[in-house]
Amino acid sequence: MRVKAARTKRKARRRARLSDVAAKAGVSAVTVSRAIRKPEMVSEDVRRRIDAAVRELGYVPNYLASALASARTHIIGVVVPSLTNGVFVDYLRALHDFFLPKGFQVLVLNSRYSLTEEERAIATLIGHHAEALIIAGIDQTERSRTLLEGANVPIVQTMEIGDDPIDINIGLSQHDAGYAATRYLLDLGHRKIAHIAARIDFRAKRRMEGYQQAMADAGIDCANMVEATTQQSTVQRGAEMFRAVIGRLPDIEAIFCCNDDLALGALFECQRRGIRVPEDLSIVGFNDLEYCASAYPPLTSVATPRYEMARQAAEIVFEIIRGSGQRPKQHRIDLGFKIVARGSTAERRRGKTPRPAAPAREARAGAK
Amino acid sequence: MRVKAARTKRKARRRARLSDVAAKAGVSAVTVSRAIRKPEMVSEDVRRRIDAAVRELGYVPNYLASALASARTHIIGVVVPSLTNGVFVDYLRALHDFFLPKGFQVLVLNSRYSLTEEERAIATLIGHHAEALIIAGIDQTERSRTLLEGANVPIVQTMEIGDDPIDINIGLSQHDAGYAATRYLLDLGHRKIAHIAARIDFRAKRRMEGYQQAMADAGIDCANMVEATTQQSTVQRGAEMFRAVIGRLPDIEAIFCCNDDLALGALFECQRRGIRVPEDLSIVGFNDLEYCASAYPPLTSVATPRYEMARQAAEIVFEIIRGSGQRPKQHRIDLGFKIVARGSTAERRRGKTPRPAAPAREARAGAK
DNA sequence: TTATAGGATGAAAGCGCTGTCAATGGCGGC
DNA sequence: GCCGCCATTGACAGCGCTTTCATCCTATAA
Repeated sequence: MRVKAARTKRKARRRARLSDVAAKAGVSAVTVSRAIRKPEMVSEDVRRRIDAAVRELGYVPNYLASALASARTHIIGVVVPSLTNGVFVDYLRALHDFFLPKGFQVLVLNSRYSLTEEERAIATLIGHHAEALIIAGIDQTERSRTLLEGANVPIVQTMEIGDDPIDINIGLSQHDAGYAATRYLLDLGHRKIAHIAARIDFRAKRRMEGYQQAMADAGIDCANMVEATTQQSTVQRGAEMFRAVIGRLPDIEAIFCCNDDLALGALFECQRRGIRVPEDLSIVGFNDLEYCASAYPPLTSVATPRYEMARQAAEIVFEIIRGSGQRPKQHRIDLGFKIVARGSTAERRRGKTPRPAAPAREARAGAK
Repeated sequence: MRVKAARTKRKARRRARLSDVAAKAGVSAVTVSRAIRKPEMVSEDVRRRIDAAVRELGYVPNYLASALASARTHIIGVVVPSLTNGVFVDYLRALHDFFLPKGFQVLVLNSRYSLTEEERAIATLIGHHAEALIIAGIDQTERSRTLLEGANVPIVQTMEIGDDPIDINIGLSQHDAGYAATRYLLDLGHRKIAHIAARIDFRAKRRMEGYQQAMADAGIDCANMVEATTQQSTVQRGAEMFRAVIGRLPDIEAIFCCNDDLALGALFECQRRGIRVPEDLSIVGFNDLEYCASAYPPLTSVATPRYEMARQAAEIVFEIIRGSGQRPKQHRIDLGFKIVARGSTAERRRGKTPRPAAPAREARAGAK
């Protein structure tokens, strides 16, 4: 009996709303609304009474009603293919750093590398009336594009630059980055350069194409030097794939990994097998995640401007939303990349003695 | 001129709404609403016409209006302190895996290990009328607790179990896990066991207290064996902190790291300095992230049931929301933890020859 | 044929808030 | 002493959808 009564009571306890606060403070609902949003428009005395009532009732504004009435959601919609991937950590951090202090919520949806889920995520965000959409990648389905074009809010495609942006596009050429990483190994004198790639998405694929192009340009047939899988990319998988490669091609001199996790797995596997890095084998990762610099030996990788990319996207979007600026003239921004040479790569041993790693070098792709 | 016209047009193009679709399909708005939500209630013919109109107009339902009118948001609010931390990857995956197929959106907010930001996140989620809140940790501010209690939706606190849950609590004893990890090293014969901890939050602190307790119980004074910082936890920091420890205490025999990233950093630093793991030093991490098994040597760690924890939280919450079940009798579920012994730990060397690693062992804390 | 059930559709009333405009009252200036 | 201005406050409509209840129509039974 008591339980039932308690539950009934619980159920009955309706959430306080604006009019409840107004009644308690002895003012009208509009005044409460103003006191909350623009306190300076309300007299000292009334404000105090309203504050007290709010606290007493535990009032939390109904965001839905507010957004519906004002046609402002203060939501920035973000779609990323993964939360696991260290890449998006910096990316999301930049967005949060920028938007939260400005009173915007960043609504992040994970498409898990699936175009269907991406479509769903986009529809969800549009349904929530996000004031801008920031999306990783340039490869959306037709339906996604249609939705985005009809959304009537600024859209930014990031991570990669393409020829046919929906609205604004800011990123880098994944193909060129893959090419440059491979070229870097070729320049060190290596010829037998393997490539491993997991979670083959569009970007990874284009990095791989860059690799293939570089190899072809160097006159090397790399057909059987590539190991790829659509499975999730993990350190463990890096080790596995490296085992597969080394089993097939015991004499490879270098390996370009599609991302740092794979590179780390490959490095561990080398340690396990007594393969010396970089003396016996050079390893290059991709993204330059935090741990690359700390590994032993430190991993050479391709640094991508993840934070900066998201920050610029945020800035552009914010200007448009604020309505102050016109849409930027430049709808396509190439932020380039940088090869960070570290101890995991070295020149090909020609004599007996290992050579030190090559000095740091940069490759920066300019905007078109 | 053309530009201006285009912009005006763009601005003027209002988003299609229910009544637009209705007009185009020659039915009433209610019918369209039904056709979208419960297609079986609408005749074949009408449904087809509506579908066509929806597609033609690129109609996306206004989620805000829908949620306001129906008092159902289909949002599950989630607060985690970090997206960087590998721990929450599995945790969030479990929540997505469970809720997305059921038509719920998982709204994740990051409190960045700040109680103030957590408060804000909670208020935001309540304002969005999330139908349930799942929060990492049991250490909320007074205001947060008040807000949560007033929200009138199921609340789950996770990751750690405490004595005074707000509603439902599902996790493990961080203190006991820290104790067990240390005890494990003690049982291997080690006495000089250091502890490093970064990003000292409540849970890390309680793991540390477990360590201190275990050391005290073993009659060892560990006052100067602890290295802690509130800075972010990274692999790099693990290396740094390990340097600090080894500089101060060159003769330590083992180290218990507050998480796997630090352990990995410590491992790399050992490799760099030629300290053999586990012959010269045993290393224990915490969480058993994916890469632990692949490292060289593989890292001993404390496995925490992150996925399972979130899954159970989701299940309980879902039952309550659906209204089918009563609230569960058991509001406090202890899922325990497991020590996963791997190659990075070994018995203390008593003679000259290193001994192999200890066999795997488990410690499972039962629910109270 | 008429009564009746049930499926399909529509009309009206909000959900809780904000934008807009009107009303009120106190104050200084002429 | 009267006017007009500004600072406060309130009334009302409506954001786009769903819920509820009423209506209409067809098919079936009596």
